Amino acid sequence: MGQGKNQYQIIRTALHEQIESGALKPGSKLPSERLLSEKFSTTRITLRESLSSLEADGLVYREDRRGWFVSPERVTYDPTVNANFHTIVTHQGRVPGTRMLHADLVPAPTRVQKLLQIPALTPVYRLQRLRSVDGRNVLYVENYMNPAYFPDLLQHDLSRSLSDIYQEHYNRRYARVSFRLYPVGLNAEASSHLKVTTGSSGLLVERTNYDQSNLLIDCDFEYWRQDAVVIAANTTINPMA
Amino acid sequence: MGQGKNQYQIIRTALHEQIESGALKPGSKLPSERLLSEKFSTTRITLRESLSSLEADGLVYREDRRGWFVSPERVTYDPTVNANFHTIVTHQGRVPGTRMLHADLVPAPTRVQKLLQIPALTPVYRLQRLRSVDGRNVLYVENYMNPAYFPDLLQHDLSRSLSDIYQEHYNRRYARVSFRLYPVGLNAEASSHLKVTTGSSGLLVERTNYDQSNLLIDCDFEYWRQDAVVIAANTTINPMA
DNA sequence: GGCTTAGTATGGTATATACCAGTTGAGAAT
DNA sequence: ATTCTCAACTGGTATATACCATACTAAGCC
Repeated sequence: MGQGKNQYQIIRTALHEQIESGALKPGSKLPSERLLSEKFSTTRITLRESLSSLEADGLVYREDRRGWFVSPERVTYDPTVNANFHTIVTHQGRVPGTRMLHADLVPAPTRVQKLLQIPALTPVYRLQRLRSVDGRNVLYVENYMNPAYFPDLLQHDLSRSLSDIYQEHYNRRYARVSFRLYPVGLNAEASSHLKVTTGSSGLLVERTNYDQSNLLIDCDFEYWRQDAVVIAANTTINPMA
Repeated sequence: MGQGKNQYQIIRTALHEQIESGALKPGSKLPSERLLSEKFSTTRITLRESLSSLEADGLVYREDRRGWFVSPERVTYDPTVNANFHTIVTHQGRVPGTRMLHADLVPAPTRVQKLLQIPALTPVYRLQRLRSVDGRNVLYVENYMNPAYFPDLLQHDLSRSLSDIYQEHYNRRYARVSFRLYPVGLNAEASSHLKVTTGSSGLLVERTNYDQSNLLIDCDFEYWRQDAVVIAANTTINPMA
């Protein structure tokens, strides 16, 4: 079957080798689609097929109307480890960044209502944040907290680590987590923040978190750039529920 | 930004609604690309963009040269639960199937060598299996076992559950697992078995498994149809390593 | 310096068309 | 009834071309 028969696969392989060999360095920009298609004696459409294929494997990524780039190494993310984004990224020798976009109190969206097991239209705190690695936006997060457990949350300095605020002001810490992973096409909100084309593929990690008393305290939706992360975990095997 | 401005997004939305409303039932075949593009007064290329977008969200899937279909509900898969494929799928009211493709002894591929922490070219047992839900192939698995822990493995009836064989003949059971998740374009091997186009997106779950004595006994590579599964887990939060 | 503005380059979207390569089903041959 | 053959149909790949929307740049202005 198909390694090198079709033209777009031949081009794909050629670009792949350029990346592997290090001729194209992580983070560097590829030549323009028009120039590349000319070099490979093909059309932009076919060339874009090759690029999309590489994109699906996370080897290259694009920024809307800016160009194609070679993907940097992935960050490893373990949802079961009690460490914040900053700590995890720093430990991997990378430079993390966080930008608070918005914090408010809103009626719980349907999905949040279900996850937090609260009545319809219950107000919940919502935090929207954008996180980066080495200056590249890789993660858009929406956090929803049950205000019953976090009175006056918005009064605190939300630019700090959430888990620190939980610990200091409410004496709560994450003790158990339940998460689900969906490969998705990124929605308009996430893709605009991550500067990718609407609908380009990403990874949605949906978490519900419990504190030391097994109370369901919050949930979040993490929209990752598909090529920026590898989800990993290391746990004991459990008997079936 | 982009919900309904571009034509391919309008078409996407229209098809999406047809699926949501139940006019197009899970598993049913969509009209041909040519017919659909005519109905929406557009070209096949644009229509295929809409379909690819829906495919990225796992709402539709395609079978190579057979057509496009509405995706059935996803199966939930928890890598931390000690239950075999058959049990998990049955518990969700679905009908599982397994086909043994090949079983042999091969020199460990580089990745396997690394994961199992064995010297280069150590022979390992390899099992290739294809698994289905409700008659649809959703998972291609390659299993690699360290023969030091499973002498004469191939002598046993490998159509049975692996964990049963482990337990019965070797007194070993899974106690701990480490796994990593990669969204990937499916390789030629996996895609031909899953009847998808080479390079179409899938989910690779790479597991390394330890027994009750904490011995690294095997690893496997699970190539899932991207739209067929949702990875979920439920664990305690661990301190950072 | 800092701001505005127009031009250019880039990727994003779209049309029209053609041929290739498996799948399928109907009909012929047995 | 069973098998074989072949034509029709499906999605897969490819060419050629055009225009749109945004990002960037360099020139002009204050």
